Amino acid sequence: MNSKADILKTLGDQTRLRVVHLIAASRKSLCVCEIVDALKLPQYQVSKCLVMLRRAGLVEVDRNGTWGYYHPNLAERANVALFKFVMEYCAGEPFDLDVIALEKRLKLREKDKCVVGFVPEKELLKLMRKKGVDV
Amino acid sequence: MNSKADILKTLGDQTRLRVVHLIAASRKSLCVCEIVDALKLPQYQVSKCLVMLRRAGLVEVDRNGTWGYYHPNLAERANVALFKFVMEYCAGEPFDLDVIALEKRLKLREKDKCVVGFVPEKELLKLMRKKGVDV
DNA sequence: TGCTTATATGCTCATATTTGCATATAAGCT
DNA sequence: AGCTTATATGCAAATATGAGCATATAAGCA
Repeated sequence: MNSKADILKTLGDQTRLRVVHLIAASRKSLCVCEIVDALKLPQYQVSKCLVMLRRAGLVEVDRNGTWGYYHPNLAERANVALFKFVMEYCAGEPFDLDVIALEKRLKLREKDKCVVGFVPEKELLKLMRKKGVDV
Repeated sequence: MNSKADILKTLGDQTRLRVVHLIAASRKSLCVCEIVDALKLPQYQVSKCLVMLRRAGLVEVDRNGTWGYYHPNLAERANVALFKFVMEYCAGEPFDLDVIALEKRLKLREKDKCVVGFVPEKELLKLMRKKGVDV
């Protein structure tokens, strides 16, 4: 079982806090590659964060083939207050910039599903134009 | 400066979380020995926790001779939400038991000031009777 | 001055955590 | 079957942390 202190410890790391905040802030389940692109972090770092967040009971994953969609675990009742707090406490930089980057990246979705993998920032604009999405 | 993640990391330890919760839950500034007695922890552990909590900007101390009285640092605006969350999140054991033990211990105060030092649990009841405090 | 008491701190060891890289897994596609 | 892609994981080195104990500081008081 995870003690409250252990859960807070899981939040007590810049990378994990950014990931958890992004997942909490987004109203959608997020694909790993979307998180990677929004946070501009190495894929393995995000993946490891997600494992820890899952073990801490903070997020859950829906798997769809090799793709994984992460969302807050609100079945755990105590998490409701926790995510509310995280959202409030993490207002401001750099967390809000992450959300902005995510929103941009989410425009590449089709039928609200992620259809591209890792997209380096340089190519993001190109891809968006190609898709006819407003930048 | 303390990042939000660093502050959460400071909370991410059972001992520190108990200390911070006790200070947040109490409506008074707490003397170190009162915290030690309520939590039944070694004095050096509590002292070290308090240093860390102070460095994290979570608590402040008023010193009165050798005695130190700790209280939440609410001057830091973000802490208001944080303490509110901690109180809500830490409802239940063992945190509420700590508060009960503290309330008992606070009955030894005179004019709302701590007047005794470390009191091992066995002697607490004896002292209370001697003082004519209702147990 | 010297004793007691409240609190803080230095030190050491065991253990945990972080970071980065390379690689594994496993699904979809040709 | 073989290639590509999305995601996860194992490992090793560097670093950080927590527990415990002894001791320091510094104030009040005999």
